[in-house]
Amino acid sequence: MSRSTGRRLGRAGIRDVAAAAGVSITTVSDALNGKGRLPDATRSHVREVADRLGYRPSAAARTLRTGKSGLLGLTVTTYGDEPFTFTEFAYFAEMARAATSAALARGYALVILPATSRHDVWSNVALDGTVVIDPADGDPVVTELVRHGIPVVSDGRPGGALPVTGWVDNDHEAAVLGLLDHLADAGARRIGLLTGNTTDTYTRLSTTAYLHWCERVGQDPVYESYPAHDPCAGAVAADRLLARPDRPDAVYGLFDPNGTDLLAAARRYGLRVPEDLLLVCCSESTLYAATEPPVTTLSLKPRRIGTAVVQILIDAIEGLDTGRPIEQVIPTDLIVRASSQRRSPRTTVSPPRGPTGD
Amino acid sequence: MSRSTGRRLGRAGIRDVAAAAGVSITTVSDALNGKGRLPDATRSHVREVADRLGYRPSAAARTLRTGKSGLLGLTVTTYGDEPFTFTEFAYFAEMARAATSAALARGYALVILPATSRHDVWSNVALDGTVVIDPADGDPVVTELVRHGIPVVSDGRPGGALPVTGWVDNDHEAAVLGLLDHLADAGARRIGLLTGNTTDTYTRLSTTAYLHWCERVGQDPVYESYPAHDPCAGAVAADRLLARPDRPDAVYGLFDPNGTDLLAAARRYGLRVPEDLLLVCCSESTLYAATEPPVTTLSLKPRRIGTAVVQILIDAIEGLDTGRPIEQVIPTDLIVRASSQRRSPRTTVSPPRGPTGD
DNA sequence: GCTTCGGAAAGACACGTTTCTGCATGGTGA
DNA sequence: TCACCATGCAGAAACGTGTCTTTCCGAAGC
Repeated sequence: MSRSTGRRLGRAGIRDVAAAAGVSITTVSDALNGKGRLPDATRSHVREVADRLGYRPSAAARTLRTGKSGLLGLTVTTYGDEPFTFTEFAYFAEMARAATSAALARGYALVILPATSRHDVWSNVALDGTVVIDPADGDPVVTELVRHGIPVVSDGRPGGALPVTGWVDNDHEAAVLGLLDHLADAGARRIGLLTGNTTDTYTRLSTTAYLHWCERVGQDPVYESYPAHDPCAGAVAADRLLARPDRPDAVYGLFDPNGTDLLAAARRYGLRVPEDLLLVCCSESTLYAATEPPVTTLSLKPRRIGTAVVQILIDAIEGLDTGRPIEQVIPTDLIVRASSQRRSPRTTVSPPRGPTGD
Repeated sequence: MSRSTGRRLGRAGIRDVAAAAGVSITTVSDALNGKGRLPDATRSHVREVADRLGYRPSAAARTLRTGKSGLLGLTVTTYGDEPFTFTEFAYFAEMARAATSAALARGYALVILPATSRHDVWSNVALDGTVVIDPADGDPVVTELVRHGIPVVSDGRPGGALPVTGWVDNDHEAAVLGLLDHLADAGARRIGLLTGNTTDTYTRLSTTAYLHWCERVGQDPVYESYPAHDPCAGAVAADRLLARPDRPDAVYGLFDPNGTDLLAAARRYGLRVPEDLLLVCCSESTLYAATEPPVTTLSLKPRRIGTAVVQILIDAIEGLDTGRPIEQVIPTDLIVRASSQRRSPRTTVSPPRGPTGD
């Protein structure tokens, strides 16, 4: 059987296009990729024939030949056994969405990969680079990746001297300090903290910033920590915090659900917000604009982070040395609502939520 | 220069392993993949050498040879220009998470792809199959995929005779009818609907079910429709609905943010929920358990849908004919809270939210 | 008139696997 | 002893591209 007829099953290959157009494989490749020196007549002719045959170049063959796959890994390594926690916190969803957008705009696609270094999945996909969200100290996945020469850019400062290509992060210390000052300005005398017991940099930096602030203003730290990946533990810890003899009159919750957890706990203890208890939590959810009362939130700007991470990563992959810094600090945004304002200017009517912007 | 020394740059290939272990390439491949007939001694020896060299098989080469990439596309084609709407609705985040989990458990990874058929991205990745969320009628992306012989399984019944491999969906008619009956049982005399003006099957089926119900019970339909992808339009439409002369005394909102939109609108008009206005919205967000009052939600069970979609797709890819049906209907779940109960049994204390389960 | 030069296209190889086929070898039954 | 089979392994052909090198041919330069 001849080659051209034998290839009838399956998609058309570059050979079929060459044969149909009456040119060589080289010419087809050059015509479609805009390389080589060909007259426009040949170029358009080849393109027309390729379109007619429904020709799609094999991504696998191209990857094998060029060494570039156009795929970026996306993984989050913290918070338990689940492969990722997209839904747990709106932060991840927002960040992943922005990262995907930015990648697509530059011709790359994102592959969602598990935190565990299950070889069969990680090695079954050719990656040009990887985005790692919140790597733990000395993360094995990251070290293995860089050992194989794959660029890695992390969301969150890498701990434990991880040799990543770059990172993007907020200034968590500054954010927490500013937020605590805001609460103190609103009249808080004893500020409590709801935090996590994991070792990621976000939790660690935020907690130490809180302790530093307490030391500076001479307040005894009042905090409860719990495993952040357990959906129930947050509610329990919130309750514990408000049940203490040295009950705080203001609380900052590090994680997204803490706001509702604390609101519920306050209701149980008959504490009015913000009269008896000031409240702030770190969240990207717009629903906190509609709670009763609306809760002041700290936004980490995940959209900007996701975009920046991908830009840095692709720049590194393509070897182009833009002026863009390899390490970027994104400012946070404190969205002040009724829950952290003693003399609340408006408690009855809240305007419909506007466009999120950014 | 000799081959083995020349390959020092870049990762070790299968040839290097073969040379180092003193066997042939075939033996290495067979040993690592558990194929062929080799004594255990050779097998373990080869594996040990491969580990020592840090050998990772090239995914591109394997894909080229076997025709299987282990990659599944994930795309959502509706709701505007943004490549996807992961964050807009918790539904997508949950569904994507479940799909990713299920895929990883079977050795596949998910690639997030845009709704537009931008060739450069779609054709740059070798897909074994694709999951499509909410395809529009006659979706060009889907038709092109199946034309190239790539299995497609959709979340949501495909409209316009799309030749997909299979689909998973809820019984939206039954869900809406049951929900409206629930509101009527709670004392609603005139039920309104907040819906979208897009053509996806979810919106269409839900809306027609509402109209059928109205016809059955002899109520004039009262509804407002708006572009669901616009974050502000929902709030505006909610306001419009409650401003009508034939103001409903109960409302069902088809989309996730409708609950808070309607709560805010009700507050503006001085309507008490549930006393003056019964409320239900379709959402997966647990935050509706903590609003004031808590809002009754209809869950579409995105976790189960995401899992089922991936199972069907991978079964089709691997050609194994399990007894699993190719078209599955997942039951919905009405989570009744205070907003839809006139004689509310508990309005003051709401227990801390439990594990989401499923 | 012969060489040179440059444009246009073809040939051939390499990317790194998987896998089909085939060659030894040693043991076994007739 | 010979045919036969199971075992253990090696050779080599694909898979479908991109790209380097080479060839061909007409026109211009000396």
